[in-house]
Parts: sequence; structure tokens; C-alpha cells
Amino acid sequence: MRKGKISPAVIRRLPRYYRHLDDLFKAGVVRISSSALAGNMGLTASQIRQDLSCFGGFGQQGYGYNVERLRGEIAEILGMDRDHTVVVLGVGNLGRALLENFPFTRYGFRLEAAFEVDQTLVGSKLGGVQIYHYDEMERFLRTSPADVGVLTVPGSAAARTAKRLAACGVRGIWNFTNVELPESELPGVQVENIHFADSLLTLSYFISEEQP
Amino acid sequence: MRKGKISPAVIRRLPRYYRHLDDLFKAGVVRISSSALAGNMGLTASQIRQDLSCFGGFGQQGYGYNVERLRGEIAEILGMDRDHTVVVLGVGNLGRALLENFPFTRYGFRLEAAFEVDQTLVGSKLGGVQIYHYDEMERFLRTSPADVGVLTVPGSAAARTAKRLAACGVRGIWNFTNVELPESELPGVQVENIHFADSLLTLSYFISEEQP
DNA sequence: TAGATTGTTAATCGATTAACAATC
DNA sequence: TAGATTGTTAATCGATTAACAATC
Repeated sequence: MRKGKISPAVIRRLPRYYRHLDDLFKAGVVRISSSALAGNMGLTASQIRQDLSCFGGFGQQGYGYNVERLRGEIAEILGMDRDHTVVVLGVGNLGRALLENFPFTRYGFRLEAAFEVDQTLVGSKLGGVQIYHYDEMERFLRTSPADVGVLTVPGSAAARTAKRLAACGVRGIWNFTNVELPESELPGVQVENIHFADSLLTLSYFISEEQP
Repeated sequence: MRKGKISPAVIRRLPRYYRHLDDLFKAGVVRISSSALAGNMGLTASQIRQDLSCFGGFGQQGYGYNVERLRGEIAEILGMDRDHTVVVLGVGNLGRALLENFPFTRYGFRLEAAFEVDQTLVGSKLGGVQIYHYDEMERFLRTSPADVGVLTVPGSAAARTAKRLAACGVRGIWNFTNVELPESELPGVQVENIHFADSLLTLSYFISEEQP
């Protein structure tokens, strides 16, 4: 289905396509043309057709795209059907926010466990997820390997936690710390960063620029 | 100092430059060459020189860049010296995480207030910030305008809260909801999104791809 | 059939890399 | 001075847009 190497620019747009198609699907829309979707998303019709054609011909001349089918195809391309497993490292406010509110299952992830140093939290559950002591990580992952580790530890613990996760065989790290992880020391591990500070500073730039 | 229009690609890299230069500065490094910084950051020296030259000649032939000066210049370009004001909308787990843990001041933002519908929180403080009722927003912002609103409300309240913020004259919205804000209805407001789901799905793509 | 809309090829635009003269 | 390193111009690469034949 996939035709050769997909460009990073296209990949970064896929989740957004999925989100819009899911909204359309839930709204009962059956078909959509590239130009209607483009209007929706603030892209050009040309770009949408170009992007989707990387993966195969999902549309039909004179008709457009079937919303449900296209949504399903993109879900599959994104790996949402693979039942990935995930563990959370660090149950501070942010870890807690993710455990209690983020709909991992909606995106094909199964939340297996959380790890935390604070003994008052160890042994309890949050969002239905068992919290173990941070040092139980290796033992736990030996018997129940996880695909992804969510890094919500303090910045000072980020690099070494990442290395321990890599040693435990995770294939992805979802990094919420404002620390740049040394990818050279994390072979075979995909790192996806959510850098709050970078995002806020980008906003700062734009609001400063418009009012010099 | 700024030379013409700066490309989006460059702007997105500026916070990362700042972060690395800040680390170097704190580590006591006085000067750095474009190629050393490039090695650090996983970019090319050429790109760094090209990027920085958008804003003027901060370097010196045969020497490189003075870390403290360059850090300061980038801080200024990003508007970190402008004492922006910010309010938080919605004090769930995520709002709380930001109030208690995110170092707004380090990035030049002054946290003025938070707004929440839950009466049990209204009137208390979190991270030193007063929590008002959600409906006090207009009254509060009339007397103390804010530059940025942080959107940590439930998705269902996102669009209408954004519109109210825009009507109150904020110039930026830092959007943590997984909802696409209708920018056409937010004239003059810069929106910067942190879409957790998009980020996780990107990671999902990469770990699924490498193991087909 | 006629109208609509795709998938794809070609043209344009923007971003990155390479090269090098200028100069500290 | 000699060595290092910038800022900038030119070359390459990648991504977006335009155009249109194919076809539902």
C-alpha cells in the first residue's frame, strides 16, 4: 500500500487528516472531495491529493473520497490498529493529567502501568492504572514489554530514565520534559517531543513581532 | 535588526537555539562556533549561520559567537524581554500542572490569574495564582488585559472560550485542547497548538513503520 | 452522456547545503 | 602573519502548487 519513502512533511499532516475525517465521520458525512476537505483544513486540494496518493488511490474520479474508508486507511497507516502498549514514567501533575484524561485507547494504545518515586502514590491507581515504584520498571517491563514510555519525570531525571527505558526495549519515547534527549544513546528508539517551552516561545515571537 | 520576513522554518528553530545557548551559558561556555553548535544540535553549521544571519551579524570571523550575547539576542527576538501577561482557562489536571510546574517567568511571561467553573476551586490559589470563576473572565480582563490565554478547558468548551478570549483582546492563545480552533473567527489572534494526540500518532506511525 | 473529481506529471517555490571571499 | 570562522552567494534538494488527461 505504501509507495516508497514518505516525506516527514506528509507524516506530520496525517494525524490532522485523521482528526478531520473522524469529525466528518461522526457528523455522518459519507463522502468528501479533496477541495471540500482542503477548505475545511486550510490546505490546497492539490496538496491533499498529492499527500494521499503516497499511500495509494483512496479516491474515485468524479466522486471524491469515502470518509469512513479514508479514515480507516489513515488509521491503519498511523498504526492505530496495532494495540501498542504504553507505560507512564513519573506521576506528577502532568503524568496524572495523562493517566486520568488522555484517551490513549482512542489512538490504539493500551496503558499498562505507571511508575513513580513518591511512596505515597505507589500501590494506588489513577485512571484505572496501577502505580508501581520507579525502580520496579525493569522488573515489570521484563515480563510485560511496552512499546512506548511516556516521560513525565522531572527534567533532572529525563536522560537517565530514557536510557533505562531504551535498555528495557521500548521502541518509542513520548518526551514531555524540556530536555533534549541524547538520541545517539537511544539506538532504535523513536523520540517524539512535546516541548511546552518551545511552543510558548514561538507564540511569544509572533505576538511580539506583530506589535513592535 | 530584523532583515525582512523571517521564514517559519527559522522561527520554529529559534526556541531550540535559545535552549541550547542557555545550557551552554549556564555551563560557563563563553564562545562557540557554528560547527560546534551544529554538532551539539544535530544541524549543519551552514544552516546555523544562515539562520542567524536573518537577524544580523552576531558572530565574528575567526572567533565564532559569544554565547551570552547570542543567547540574549535570541531572547530578544523571541520577545522574552517584553513581560507578557498570561491567564489560564480551566484548572483541571493539565491547567494545574502548568500553574504549579511550568516556569512561565523564565520565558518572560507573568501569570496573572486562572479561571475555572468548579466552585470548589474558585477562591483558592494554585502555584501562587488566584483562581476566579470562569464567568469572571471578562470583568477581570477588562481591568487587567492579558496578552495570552492558555486554553486547558475541556474540548467541548474550547471554541467558545477561545472566542471569548479573543473578544477580551488577547493576542495569543496557547491551545492544549485537541480541537482545531476556527482561526477565521479569531481575528488578530495568534494560535499555537499543543496537540497531544497528533504527537502520539506521529510516534505511533514511526514505531509501526519500522516493524511492519 | 456531461459534469465532477481524481491521480500524476510538470512548474514553482522555499529551505537546506556547499563553497568561498572577507576578515577577525 | 597564519589559522579559524563568519556572512553571503550559488547550487541543490525537497515540498507545494498548478495543470490536465484519465475516468467514474
